[in-house]
Amino acid sequence: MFPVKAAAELSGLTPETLRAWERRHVAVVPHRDDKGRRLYDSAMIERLARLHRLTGRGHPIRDLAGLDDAALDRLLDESRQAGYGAVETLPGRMLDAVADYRVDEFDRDLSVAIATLPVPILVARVVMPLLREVGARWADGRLAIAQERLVSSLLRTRLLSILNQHPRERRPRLLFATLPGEPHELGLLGAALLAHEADAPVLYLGPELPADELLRVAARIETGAVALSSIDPGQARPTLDQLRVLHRGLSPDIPIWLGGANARYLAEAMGDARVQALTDGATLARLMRVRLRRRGVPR
Amino acid sequence: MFPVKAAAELSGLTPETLRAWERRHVAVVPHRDDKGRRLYDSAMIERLARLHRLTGRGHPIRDLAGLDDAALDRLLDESRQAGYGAVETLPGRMLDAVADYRVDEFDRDLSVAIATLPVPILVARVVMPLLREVGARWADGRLAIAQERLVSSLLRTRLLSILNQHPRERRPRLLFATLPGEPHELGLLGAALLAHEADAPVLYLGPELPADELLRVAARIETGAVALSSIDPGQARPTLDQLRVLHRGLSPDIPIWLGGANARYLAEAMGDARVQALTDGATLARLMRVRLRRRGVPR
Amino acid sequence: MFPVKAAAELSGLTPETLRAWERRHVAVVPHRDDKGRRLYDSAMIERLARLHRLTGRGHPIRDLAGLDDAALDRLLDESRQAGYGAVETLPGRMLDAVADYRVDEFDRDLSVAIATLPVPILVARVVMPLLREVGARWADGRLAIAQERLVSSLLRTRLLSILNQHPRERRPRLLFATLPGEPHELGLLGAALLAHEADAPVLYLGPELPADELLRVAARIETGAVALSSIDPGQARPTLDQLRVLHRGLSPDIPIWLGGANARYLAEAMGDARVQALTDGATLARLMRVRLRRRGVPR
DNA sequence: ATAGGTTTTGTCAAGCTTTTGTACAT
DNA sequence: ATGTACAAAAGCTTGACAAAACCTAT
Repeated sequence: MFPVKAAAELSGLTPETLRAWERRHVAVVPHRDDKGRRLYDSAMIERLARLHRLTGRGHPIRDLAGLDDAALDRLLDESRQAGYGAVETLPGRMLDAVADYRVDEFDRDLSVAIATLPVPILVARVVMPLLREVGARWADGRLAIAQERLVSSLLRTRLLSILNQHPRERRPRLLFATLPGEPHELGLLGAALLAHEADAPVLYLGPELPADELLRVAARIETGAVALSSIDPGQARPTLDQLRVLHRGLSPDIPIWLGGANARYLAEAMGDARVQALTDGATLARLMRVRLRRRGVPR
Repeated sequence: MFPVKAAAELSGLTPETLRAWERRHVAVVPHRDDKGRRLYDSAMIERLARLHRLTGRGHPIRDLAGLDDAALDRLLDESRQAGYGAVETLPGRMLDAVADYRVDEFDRDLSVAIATLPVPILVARVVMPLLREVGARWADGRLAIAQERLVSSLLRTRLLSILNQHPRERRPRLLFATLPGEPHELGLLGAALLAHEADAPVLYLGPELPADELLRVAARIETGAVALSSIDPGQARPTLDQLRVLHRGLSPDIPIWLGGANARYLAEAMGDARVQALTDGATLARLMRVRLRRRGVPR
Repeated sequence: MFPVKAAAELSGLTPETLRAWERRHVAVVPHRDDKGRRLYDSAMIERLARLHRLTGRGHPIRDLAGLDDAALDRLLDESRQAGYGAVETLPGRMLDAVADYRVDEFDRDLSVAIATLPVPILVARVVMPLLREVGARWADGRLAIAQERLVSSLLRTRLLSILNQHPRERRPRLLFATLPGEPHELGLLGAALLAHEADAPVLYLGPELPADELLRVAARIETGAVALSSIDPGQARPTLDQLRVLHRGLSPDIPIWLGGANARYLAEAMGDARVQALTDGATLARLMRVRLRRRGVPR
């Protein structure tokens, strides 16, 4: 037996709603204790939860109140069939949601996309268009900085949760990071996702990690390659310095992969075959195949 | 024996509340030391923690105070089943969540189940019911394609992390895969889990692997058996061709196990005792016992 | 053999306390050197450490002093098993996992904790201790920057996914952010979690948001309060400037709540009752109760 | 949704005792 | 290092109060 408050929490409604539904529609009539307080049993709670779901989908309570539990179940089954919108319209819809600070909606669409789409499609058709569109809307003032931050933060969160799903790994890992001065990490995340999808063991270290810290990690765990991203053109020179530190300290059989707008410049400045620029997803895929075949376990 | 302060911390309450409950409702009456100070034993602490959980869920202390420990446990169980928790209701709840595209909820429930339940229970009470129900709902159209994908994708990532926990293995492995044209892998995953649970060394290769690729893997690592799943009736013929390739190339002492709706048809068409149809979990278990006894080393 | 000072440091106590315990309760009686100075052996240090932990958990030293080492161990065990005692070891275990880059293990423990513990307990006994311990280990070099980043990132991901669960809201929201120059957001996240738990509608905007951007957000959606966090002592002055901008631009009926190490200083410097320092979770809870009652619409 | 009325509940204070950590003087 | 001193902390009981959780009725 549950008092109103407990019943409300379990069914996701409020005590006020419970009383109102009882009085107006006789939807669920609880027992009473000796002091007149409502007491709900588990069957009633089940019924309330169902009613909650159905009202949430747009059915008015007045229509539902008269139905018995079997009829409610039938109704739930029917409304389960509703489909889901096309992928193409997704980024637009998601940004509209953010414009009104409807964070939960954005997040829901994103989780669904992550779960349903193969990673390459996800990156190409949702994540990248989203980033482009954010840039465009930000440039013409339709999107505030706060909103841009929200988008990055949500993207980051969700995409990272994919990367962190990998089980314990004994194979040498690919380290992903940006060097100090480069805060933009979404491109890096995209690359890490592609690597993860190709079944490479990824350790994602995030933005602005000093070169010596990277070396400490590489010394501590077996490392297959180090992948860096550099976009900000103003940071190309200091990044180069850090890159040299990394290059000097890193065991010579570990390649360094560079992505982002500065990649080509940095790779040429370093002038060592060990340091390669990744201009697109295909290059990354090719590099990884070599890596994984050489040292990895056959998939 | 614990003084008030310790008791309060352990149960998540405050000393004041403890004293008030004792004074007003005789909820928990501690022993006293010679100077009149309260002393709680561990049973009392347990009781306090239970009371804390239940008051947190909306039950007034006045109603709880009179109940004995068993009654409190019953109430906790009830409230767990009504809204949240109970293993039996989990698959149903999780599918409802998917039906509403509440991906997070599904994923959270799954992670918790994986982390808290022993693998056999997890497989028998959560994963398998889930797969059965997905199949049923999908077959009669209650589950949209997008939703079926959702479930597959989420299950896949989480369950694979269980399968990949057997890292270094010297015993011959059981390879799990589907042949090209057969994208449905959930049944296969279930079988792989059962094998894993029976302590067989599993190598899960995933869906749509060409026969010659399978042969390459089998040539590369010691293989105990190859388990395939085929469900789509339209793919039975091309699958048969691939199966013949596999059968021809595979060392004759490695059996081929077939699961899914097409299993019986394919096994008969092959007409070789080495190729067997697994019609249910029990058959798989039996086959594996034979396998493991014959070649395996007990862990 | 260790002199008092060393013994005190190793056991986390002070020399005065050691002497007091010896004099008053004969808790630990050290050997003496030829000059009469105290000398503790390792068994004594062990015992002192145990005593320290137990007094920290609410046991008075007077009761502990008489017990032998085995009895102390039993008591420690008991308190680890009773109630929420077990969670206390969790943060340590989780950080050990990170030290070996066992990311998945950290993440799994965290998910389980999130799913099984009441939010206040989760924040007070897991999240906050984790942050403290990260700080401590980072300070003495046991934790590399890369590892500190990993912890933040994982915590952030999981905790944000709780915050984003709320459904559509019509009530004025509480905005959570840090001002530019303050990258640490985990304390802020903890506060946001507590607010969310108290059923307040939270909009989490993340770190380093300029004051004018915050004003744009506050102008766009109905805002119940603005919660900021400032920790870095070097940033107290520039933060104050930003805070003034915010204070000037914000509608006068919207309070500003400050958390973190600089909170008190900033609140005093502003000298307006509208700007309040939140020194702990309890203050936050109280402020929110007032807020929600005055302007909020019950769900 | 709000208003008005009742009961329950967590918390705080006052007044008192005991214990404990630290500070000071020897 | 020892012994004394003292203020803060923690314990107990009784009493009180404001918030919360209920209810009904408008």
